[in-house]
Amino acid sequence: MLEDRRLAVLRAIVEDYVSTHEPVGSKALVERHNLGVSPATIRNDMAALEDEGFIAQPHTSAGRIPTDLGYRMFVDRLATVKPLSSAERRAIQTFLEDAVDLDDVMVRTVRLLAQVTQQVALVQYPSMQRSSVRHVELLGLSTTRVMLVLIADTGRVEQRTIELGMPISPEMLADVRARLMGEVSGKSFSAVPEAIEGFINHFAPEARPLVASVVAILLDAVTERPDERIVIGGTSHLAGYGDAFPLQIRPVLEALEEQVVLLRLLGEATSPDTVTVRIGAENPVEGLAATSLVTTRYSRGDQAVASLGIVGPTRMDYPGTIGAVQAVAQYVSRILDGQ
Amino acid sequence: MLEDRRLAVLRAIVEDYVSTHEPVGSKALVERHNLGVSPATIRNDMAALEDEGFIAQPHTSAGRIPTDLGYRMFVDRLATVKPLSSAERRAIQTFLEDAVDLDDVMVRTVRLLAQVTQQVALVQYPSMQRSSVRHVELLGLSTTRVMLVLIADTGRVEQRTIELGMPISPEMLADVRARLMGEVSGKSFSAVPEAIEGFINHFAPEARPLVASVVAILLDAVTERPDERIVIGGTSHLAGYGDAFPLQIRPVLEALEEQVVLLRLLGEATSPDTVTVRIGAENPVEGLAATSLVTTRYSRGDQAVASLGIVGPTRMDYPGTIGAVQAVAQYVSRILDGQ
DNA sequence: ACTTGGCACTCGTTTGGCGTGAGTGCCAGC
DNA sequence: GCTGGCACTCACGCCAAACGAGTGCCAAGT
Repeated sequence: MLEDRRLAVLRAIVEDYVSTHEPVGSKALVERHNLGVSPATIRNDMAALEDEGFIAQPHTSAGRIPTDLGYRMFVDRLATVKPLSSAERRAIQTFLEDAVDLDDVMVRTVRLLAQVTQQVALVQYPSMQRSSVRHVELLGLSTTRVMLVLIADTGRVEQRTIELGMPISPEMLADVRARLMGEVSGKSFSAVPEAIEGFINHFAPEARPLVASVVAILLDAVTERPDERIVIGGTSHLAGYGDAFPLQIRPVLEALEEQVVLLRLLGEATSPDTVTVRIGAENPVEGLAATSLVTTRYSRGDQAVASLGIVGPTRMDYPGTIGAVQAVAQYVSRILDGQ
Repeated sequence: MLEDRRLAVLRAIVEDYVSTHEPVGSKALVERHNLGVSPATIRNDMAALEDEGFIAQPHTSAGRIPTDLGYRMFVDRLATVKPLSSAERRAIQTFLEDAVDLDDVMVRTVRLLAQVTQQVALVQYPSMQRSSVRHVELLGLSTTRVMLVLIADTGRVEQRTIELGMPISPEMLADVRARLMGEVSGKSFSAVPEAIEGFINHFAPEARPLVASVVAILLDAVTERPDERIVIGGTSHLAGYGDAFPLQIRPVLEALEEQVVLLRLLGEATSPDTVTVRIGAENPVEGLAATSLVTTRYSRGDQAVASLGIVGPTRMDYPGTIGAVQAVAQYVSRILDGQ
């Protein structure tokens, strides 16, 4: 089939370009892949592929390189996910199992992902919105200052200090703490605001200002910046793409420092079992126009809690990367379940 | 004085090179600084400075650039710390005051430092070793699993889950918690191991395995990886040093990913009121041989708790950077005191 | 209707030579 | 000890030529 061969040519171009980082010409193509036809034929196909926008030539007398659209086609129709070797899987599992707490899981995951994919890795902390309250603690720091500690079932901990402006007795503190615990324990974070509506009415009028402060901080903690943390790793992989690097690192590094931007990017990966691939300019962030994102969600139990993924140059090994991201997400989910 | 002028020349060379990033010649030097002598005289001085190892020429027909030794001399004897403008100081203060918790303080500090110095900023979390226990909490997650939460007076929180292997009653848990609290509350972390030595003997023999598990985890939390966290920011500043960049970013990014290495570097900054400057190859880490580190300690109360600083190319504005690092450390200390 | 070999053409890259100028080192004179 | 003068050195920029990888197109073959 004509169509079939054309796609085979596109696949060959993508694979060659990804491994050599150099524009690939018709002759090299027939030599490295047994396509069974002559360079001239390939040239015709290439011309057609170029017309359709899948490949382009950097200058007249050079070979072709895939366009964003070409990679898109490759990912959607030509690539088959490359699963990790069992040795790799084992290594991942044991490495993650040694984590002592949530922070440690996050740090280990990001390292792992960066190491396996040889790209910059991003891991989002489990969302507070989708998790529920495991424990609320109120600690008196002094007579007028209190610390609120909020522990989610994902293991995430939030803390806030509260300046009350007036003294509070230990008994009072214990009382507030106990009742608060009764109201919100086990509730999902998003349900907390509703749960503590009217909470202050249970207290004597003179105590209400105190309680109001506490409630305000609690609300702040559950709603204000619920997903804010992202761990990044493997940034050094940005530097070494070939000797000359068409990939400008500056804008990428800048984008990576914008937590808000990253959160939006990670947030857009939707279904938990699918890996989302965003290629080059498909990407809404300017600084990342020359990079691709491979992201997916991980879960705890049957709840998708947050996303993780990698960012790298558009010319990356998609099959391998997708496989790795998928596998890591799987293992993280498993580990979180166990905790 | 001959000696005096030579040093003035060195200072001028450093200043010019830092601002232009180009080798500076004798003629340009007399034009930009009013040294009151002719280029030929400067040339003699330069030759002498070169003999002494303070400056070097990249190639025969070029101007001079300072060597590491030259910068060293500049920093030690020629530079006067450039204090921040009062507007800057105010901005720092208000920005830090808005922090809601320790994590937030760290993140804000690192951003601030990166922004003010236009370099890569490093901030170490307050050391657990030097801080003391504000609170210990034991939460039953299930009948056989417990979470230990440890809160330091610096605001830092450590958490660990414990698989007991046998069920524990809520009363028992509360009892252990209360007694533990009695033993370690207010103690410095380094004193905790001693304080809970023999702790399990206060319990009935059949309860001891449970208590032993808890104690083991607590010991692990206070001793195991006490200073492990460092926040990094402003890495994008690495990219844009001039158009052509003699500074290889790859090794720097790699070094920045090695927490252990960074901790060693930050740890070596000694006294709290001094800013330590390590220039180029003085630096024990290979990847950072082309960079300088400007670090200092910050404190909480009168206790130095951790370090912060920046890393940038050897050709940096030392007076300004030193001033900024010093000021930020001061303000962080002040904020921590208030919490 | 495809495929193929041939061939002219394009254009980025490399190579080598040359001129320019910034900057130096040295020296003789003040 | 400072200064002006002078010869010398090289990195850099420029230009032209040679090179060659790769293309597009065409006419012939299957």
